[in-house]
This record gives sequence, structure tokens and C-alpha cells, in this order.
Amino acid sequence: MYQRKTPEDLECGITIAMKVFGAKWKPCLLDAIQRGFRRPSEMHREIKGATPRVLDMQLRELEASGIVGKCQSTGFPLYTEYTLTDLGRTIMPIIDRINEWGLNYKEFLAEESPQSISL
Amino acid sequence: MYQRKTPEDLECGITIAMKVFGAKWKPCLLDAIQRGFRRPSEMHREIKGATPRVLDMQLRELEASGIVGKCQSTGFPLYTEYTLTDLGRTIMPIIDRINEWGLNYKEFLAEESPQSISL
DNA sequence: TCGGTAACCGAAAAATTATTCGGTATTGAG
DNA sequence: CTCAATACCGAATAATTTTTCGGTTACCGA
Repeated sequence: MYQRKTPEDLECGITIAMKVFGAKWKPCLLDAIQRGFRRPSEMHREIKGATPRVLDMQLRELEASGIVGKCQSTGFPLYTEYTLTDLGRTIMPIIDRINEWGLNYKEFLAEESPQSISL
Repeated sequence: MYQRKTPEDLECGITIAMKVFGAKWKPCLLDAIQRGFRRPSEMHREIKGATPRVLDMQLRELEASGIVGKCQSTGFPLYTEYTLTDLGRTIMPIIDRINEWGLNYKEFLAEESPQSISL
């Protein structure tokens, strides 16, 4: 297990929130679940660009943080489903706004400043 | 200059937004500017836990992204002031909500689950 | 028994981001 | 002339996060 070396300010809301859902693929995973991709295999196919491994890991962390819940059946084929908890649902408006902001910014770059800001 | 090796999905709003203001100290810097700490030296004193170097770097990136603007006077002592641009102000509601969410989550952990979720 | 699907996990390596350290420049005061 | 304050920057290193690779387990169908 990884042992952090630099201190964190756990009084700071931003720091806490970023720890819970600020990893590279966590917002995408939550968005995917919201859009109906509940099974790990579906998410692996949906979120191309991420390796299955990292999605599994971040999903596990989201579960540990109480953001998503997990249902498993023991039949065949294995069937696992992740769903947003009530707590998880409180994050979604933020993620939706982040997504919107990013798309608007892309528009803005294309329209207002073709070369001055590159991203 | 650093050359990225893994591809990014620049169609994804989340990816774009995280690139613009998702670095470790950027939300704190923007929050500090909003709260009236406009000078680099003030931010250095305000945001303890971050080294001046990283704050300077992330401030420069925010400027390059058009999120903050910079005013410099040539007098003595040197006086530099960073301010939010119109574009930068559009991020603040998101950062405020992220901060709120984090603080609420801290409350939630303290009240609802003294030991099950640790952060 | 062998092959295929689904869901995982551990460990090493690579990539990325942040920190540390030691500079530069300007100006004014003593 | 030296020192202090403010605002920076470059390069090496360290810390952190993500990726790669190669497993495991369970079960069904041929």
C-alpha cells in the first residue's frame, strides 16, 4: 500500500473533494454510471483511453468512499453492477458543470482566440 | 519543455476543464484571488503547504489559459497583481461548489461513519 | 478437458506532477 | 556597496499516479 509523504490539508474542502473524485478517470466513471453503463465490462468498453485496470482501481476507491455501491450476483456469467449512492448523486451536478465548462471553453478557444491560447 | 506521451481526449469537457484548473494548487489560487489575495507574495503567505515555486508556475499557466490576468507596475517594491478574467469568474461557482461538497463530506464522515470510511 | 467471458488483483515500470535548491533582476534604504 | 523585498525562472530530484503485464477465480458450453 502506498504511503503518502507530503502532508495534506484535510480542513480544505477542495483538497478533500479532489481526493474523493479528482483522479484521472473518476469523473468519467461517475458520468458513465449516470449514463447507464453500470457493469465494469461496459465501462471498460465505454471509456476507451483508460485501461481496465485503472478503472477497476478507481471504482474500488469510489466504493470505499461511499460514492458508488456494488451489487454482485454469483451466476454465470459473473454480473456486477455499480450504482451511485445518495452521496454519489450529490457529486453529479458538479461533474456536469465541470463537463459543460470544459466544452464551453473549447468553443471559446475555437471562436475567440484561434492561436493565442492553445490548451 | 515537457512533452506528453499518453494521448488525451480533447473532445471530453471533463478532460479539458481538469487540464485548465485541475492541478493541485490551481483551485486554491483562484479561491485566494477571489478572497482578495492578489499579489504573489500574499498568495505565498496565504497558501501554506505549497512552495512559492509551484504557485508561480500554476499562476503562469492560469494566465496562459486566460483565467487570470496580470498587472505589473515597475515601481518599488515590485508590485504584481493577478485578477480573475471574465472567463475566470465563470469557474468560481464550480470551485465554490467543490469546496462546499468537500466540507460537507467531512461532516458526513464525522457524523455518519466514524470508522467505516477513512478518507 | 479446453476455451471463453466477466471481474478482479499484485508488482514493476513508466509517465506525470510537484518540490527543492539555487539562481536572476529591479529598486530603495542604510 | 551591501542588504532586503518582490517577482520570477531552470534544472535536478522526489513524490505521486497511471499503465503494463501477467496472473487468479468462477462457471458454462462444446
